[in-house]
Amino acid sequence: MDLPSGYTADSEIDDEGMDPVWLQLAAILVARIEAGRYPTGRAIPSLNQLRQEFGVARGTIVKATNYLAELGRVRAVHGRGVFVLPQD
Amino acid sequence: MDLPSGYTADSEIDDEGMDPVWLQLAAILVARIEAGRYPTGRAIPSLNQLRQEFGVARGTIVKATNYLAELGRVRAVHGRGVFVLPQD
DNA sequence: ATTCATTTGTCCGTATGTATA
DNA sequence: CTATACATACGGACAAATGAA
Repeated sequence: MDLPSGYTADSEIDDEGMDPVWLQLAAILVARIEAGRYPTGRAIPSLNQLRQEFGVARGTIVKATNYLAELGRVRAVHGRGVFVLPQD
Repeated sequence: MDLPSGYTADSEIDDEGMDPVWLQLAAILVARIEAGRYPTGRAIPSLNQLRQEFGVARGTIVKATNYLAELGRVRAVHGRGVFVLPQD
C-alpha cells in the first residue's frame, strides 16, 4: 500500500474519489507534517478534532494514523496523543 | 437527537434494544432527576458509581452526561461532580 | 507546602454491528 | 465475498481540578 500523491495540506476528503478515505487522510496529514504545520515532536490534532474537521469516523482516522505509524512518520502514545517523529 | 421515552428511574439498560446505551442511560438519569431521586443542586453519583451500577464503560457515561449538559439538565464541574440544575 | 484520594476530562486502541459498493 | 466506512461500546492510560489530611 503506497501513499497516494497529489494531496496537499489543504486538500479535502473526496468521498467519490478513487482513493479510500483513510488513505486520503493519511496523505493530507503527511503533507501537513512536511509543511511544518504539524511540527516534529508535537502531537497532531486529536481523533475528535480530526473527526470534526474532516467529518469522518473514529475508526477511519485510527486507520490513517496506524498507517502513518507503520511508515514511521508518527508514534501514537496511549492517553497522550499522536506525535510526529523526526525523519531518518 | 431526542430523549427516548418509556424509561423510568428503575429501568435497566437493555443492550439488545433499539436505543443506544448512552441514550438509555441519559433517559434513566432524567427520570431519576424528575423523580427527585437526584435533587436539584446536588451531584448525581460519580462516574465510578454509575459504572458499577449500570455496568457500562466510562466513555458511555460521559456521553450521557454530556448530552444532559447540552439539554441544560446538569452541569459537570471538574474534580467535583455532575450537578443537577434547576429547570427554567 | 506536599501528599493523597476522588472526580471529571481527554486521549488512543480495539472490537462489534450495520450498511454500502 | 471483500473492502470501506460509520456508530457504538469497552478498556486502559494520562491529565487536571478539587478538597482533605
